[in-house]
Amino acid sequence: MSEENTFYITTPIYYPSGNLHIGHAYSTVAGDAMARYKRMRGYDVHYLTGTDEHGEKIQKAALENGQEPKEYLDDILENIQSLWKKLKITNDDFIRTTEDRHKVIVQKIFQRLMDQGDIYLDEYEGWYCVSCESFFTDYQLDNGHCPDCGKEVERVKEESYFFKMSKYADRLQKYYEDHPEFIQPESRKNEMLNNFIKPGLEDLAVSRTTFDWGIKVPENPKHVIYVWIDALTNYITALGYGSEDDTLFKKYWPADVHLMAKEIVRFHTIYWPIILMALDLPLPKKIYAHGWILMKDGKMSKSKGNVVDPVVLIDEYGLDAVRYYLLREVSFGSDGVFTPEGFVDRINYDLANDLGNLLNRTVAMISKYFSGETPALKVSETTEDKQLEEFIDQKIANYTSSMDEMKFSVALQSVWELISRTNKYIDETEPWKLAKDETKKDRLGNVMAHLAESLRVTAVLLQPFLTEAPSAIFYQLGIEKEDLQSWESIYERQSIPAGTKVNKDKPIFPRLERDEEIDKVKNMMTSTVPAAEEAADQKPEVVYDDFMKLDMRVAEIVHAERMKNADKLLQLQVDLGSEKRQIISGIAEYYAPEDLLNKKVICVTNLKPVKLRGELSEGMILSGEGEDGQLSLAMTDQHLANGSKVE
RNA sequence: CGCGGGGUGGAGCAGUCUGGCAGCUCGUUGGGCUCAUAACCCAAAGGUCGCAGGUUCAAAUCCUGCCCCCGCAACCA
Repeated sequence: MSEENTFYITTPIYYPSGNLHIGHAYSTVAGDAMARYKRMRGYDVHYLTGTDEHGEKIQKAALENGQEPKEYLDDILENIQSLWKKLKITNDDFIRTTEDRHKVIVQKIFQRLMDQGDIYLDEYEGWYCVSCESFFTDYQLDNGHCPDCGKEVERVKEESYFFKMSKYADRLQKYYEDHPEFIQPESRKNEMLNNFIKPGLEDLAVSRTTFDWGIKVPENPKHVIYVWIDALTNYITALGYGSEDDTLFKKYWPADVHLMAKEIVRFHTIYWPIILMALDLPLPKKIYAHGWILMKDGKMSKSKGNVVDPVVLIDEYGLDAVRYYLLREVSFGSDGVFTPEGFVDRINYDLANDLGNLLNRTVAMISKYFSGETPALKVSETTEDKQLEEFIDQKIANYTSSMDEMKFSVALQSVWELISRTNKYIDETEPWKLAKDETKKDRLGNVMAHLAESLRVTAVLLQPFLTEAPSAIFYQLGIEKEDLQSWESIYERQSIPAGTKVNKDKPIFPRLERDEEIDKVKNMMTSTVPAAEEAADQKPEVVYDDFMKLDMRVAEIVHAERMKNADKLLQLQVDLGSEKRQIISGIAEYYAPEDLLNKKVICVTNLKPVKLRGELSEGMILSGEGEDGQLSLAMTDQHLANGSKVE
């Protein structure tokens, strides 16, 4: 059982079948902010991240690169590690599922679950289509035929190990009820209950024989342990669970938070707790699912040219800007949209105008009026002082409760309320007027002291989020002693010694030229589809004979209607001159049936017919995709007769 | 009746769990200030909180029904 003041937080282990994007950075930065916050509060923190390195996709990706999986992984791992370094992630450990410390224990766990009867060997029985190399359930079949190609399917058995999920379903549901905080945000809990647990959990296939890049089942090495038991267990193997030295495990388990994006909550709130129950281990205290960083026109996708690479962003605008934006702009738990405008505006308004400028003007005044020596602070000399002091205390309290609930954007909002209140304090006290009256020198000094103090508290509160600005603020304020940068110190108002020398320096966040920078970010987003990627999208050269195998003809659409239960499909009858045919086409989102009547389109007529949603499609209509993702049919002039050959 | 998320001043969002003056950032308009990065501060305009019922002394918030948008799933020959 974990000790009182420990805090164990994890990110998912990422799947390195390609480079990571801003979504991964988001999870990991959020975890980092929490880890830093808890450390600041005096917790003994263990922050874990890592990579999930087995599976068919990795094997294939390596093969395509002409590499061994391990070789391939080492290359990608370097990128990932350097991204975390770049983001100044303070993880205490990094686990790779290909490490011995993990593999050995996973096998042990698997064996134990088998020994105690939770895992059993059985045959997965299903319908198999040889030409599609796919399995189907009864439900998926189309009148006893393959739903993809329409051919006969065979009854095939494949050996697999299964985990008895159903055995633990009741206990799991009870656990949810007894621990209402277990799944955050709560809407996810209902989703899990309604969709998976209440309808009944099916036993989970936990091994595969179709690929071999993975951890072998100890007794039966033709089976590879599938992702569930391999990946999820990283949270305990990284702590040395089941190994000779399990002191970390004893110290930190159960985890305080497993942090992740919303698409993998299911595995963490159903499979993982059940595995733990079977191992007779305590469950993590909280599963926190955050939302996605989306792009203006939906999900990130390279073809849309809306991918934003965190590295490029950091190189251009600095780490603090990126970390701040990620955790401030989006309400943690909901999806958020990345926009170049939002990004640039956040930097300007919050970081440059409010915070950076406050520091700059404060240091400038202390330099000008007191030769750079911060005067002593007298508590509550005037109403303004008292209000500011109280405001600081209040914002510290708001910040604390928000952070404890991982409401990062709300916590940051509290900090900015303090910054804003401090800017207002300058207006209220009008130091430039005090400076003109020598008899008010003392009063002016106290105002300066309050400004410095407010900034000092701000810097402390920002430490979990920003990696450079807090130390820059301390430096400019001349605060060197660590105990003036600590959490405890922010409750004390007279901590900056009189005469502390400020260091006037450049603005910590220079203001950006809005339009110019917005364009720059936009360009970054489109230019991240490099030529190599474009080329990868090109198909290999074909010879003339291959091309001539296609029979393409002009077809007139003589009838069109929407298909039932299919959002994207239109059912078309086309006239090919000599015959009429039915074609099913996925263009319902772009064309209304009535718009297509009597249009002449180009149709591939010798494509093998298939059934789509139960209807036969005998051909394919050519279309192209525009930059906006809109589909356009290739149409011809009316003077080509139906059935004319197209070459 | 496949699953889920959402609809709150011009834009983007918080607030909904636990009912109590409708809030934040940006934009707009007007004013103030000169310590500061053309920054900062104040004020004003602007909302029937998607629609319709219901519960309540009181509803953005709870209940019922409906409309619309967006993901996922199914599906793009």
